[in-house]
Amino acid sequence: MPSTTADKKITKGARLRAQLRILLDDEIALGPGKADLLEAIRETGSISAAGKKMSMSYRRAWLLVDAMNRCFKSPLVDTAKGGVDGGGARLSEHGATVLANYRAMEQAVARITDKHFEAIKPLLKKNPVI
Amino acid sequence: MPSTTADKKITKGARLRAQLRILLDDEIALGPGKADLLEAIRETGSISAAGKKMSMSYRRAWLLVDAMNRCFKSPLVDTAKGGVDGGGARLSEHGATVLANYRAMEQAVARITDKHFEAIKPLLKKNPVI
DNA sequence: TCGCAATATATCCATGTAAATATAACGGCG
DNA sequence: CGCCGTTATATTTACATGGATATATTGCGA
Repeated sequence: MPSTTADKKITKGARLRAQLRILLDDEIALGPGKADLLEAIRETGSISAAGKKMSMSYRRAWLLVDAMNRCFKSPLVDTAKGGVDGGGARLSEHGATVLANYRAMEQAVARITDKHFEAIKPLLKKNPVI
Repeated sequence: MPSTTADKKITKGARLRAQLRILLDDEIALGPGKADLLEAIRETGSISAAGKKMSMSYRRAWLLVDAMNRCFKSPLVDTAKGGVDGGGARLSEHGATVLANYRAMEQAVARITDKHFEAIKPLLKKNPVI
């Protein structure tokens, strides 16, 4: 998929990004990308479709799921292979709980940072960056 | 500096990491590493010494300073070349203000996430990870 | 029993990031 | 002037991350 404008992340203006990661030893148990993937799995019903939706390779999507499942007490994603439709993946009850907690924390953080960022934003350059 | 135990970031147990980044267009104006670098510059009086202290290359430290200075209304770091001691770098008044705001925001976020993490931690596996 | 679609897993390879290295330029002072 | 240590900048090299690719496995239904 070629494109004239580099399709990286052409976002403009001043903004704040808060990233929350839950770590277990040296492994990222849950972070922004994994949380989005959990939602995509809930919506699509499979790791491969969720990966496509997020335009990542199946390999990568599977590795993320594997890491999550290994880090938490019980799997966040239940998988099945074979069967009429080849199998699939579902967000487990435990996974839904973890995801909800993570999203709630994100929102609480956003409320705080939004206020603080109002004070910082005027210190940034307005127009020309590069 | 060889080492038997890979000197990556051997931290253990369950914990939460909150990273706050101030973005201007596609550039990171300020983030965790840049904030630490600002403090190291304040303490050491030079980019090169600050880089050493944080065990990063001078090139990398300089690039970070350059990005910060380009993103904010006025430079966070004032530099001087030449002179008796070759020059140096100082945290500007504007830089001190920005850094203080960033640290305050970090602390406010930490207070929030600490509470939320107490609810999430028991959902994680305790002992065996790998 | 075969085919399908998805999980599960290994191997190879491209690419971007940062380190390593090199070199100017600068400006006080002895 | 010539020496320092630092800023400033370009160029090359090493490496880790993830993509591409391939293959085995599973289980239901036609």
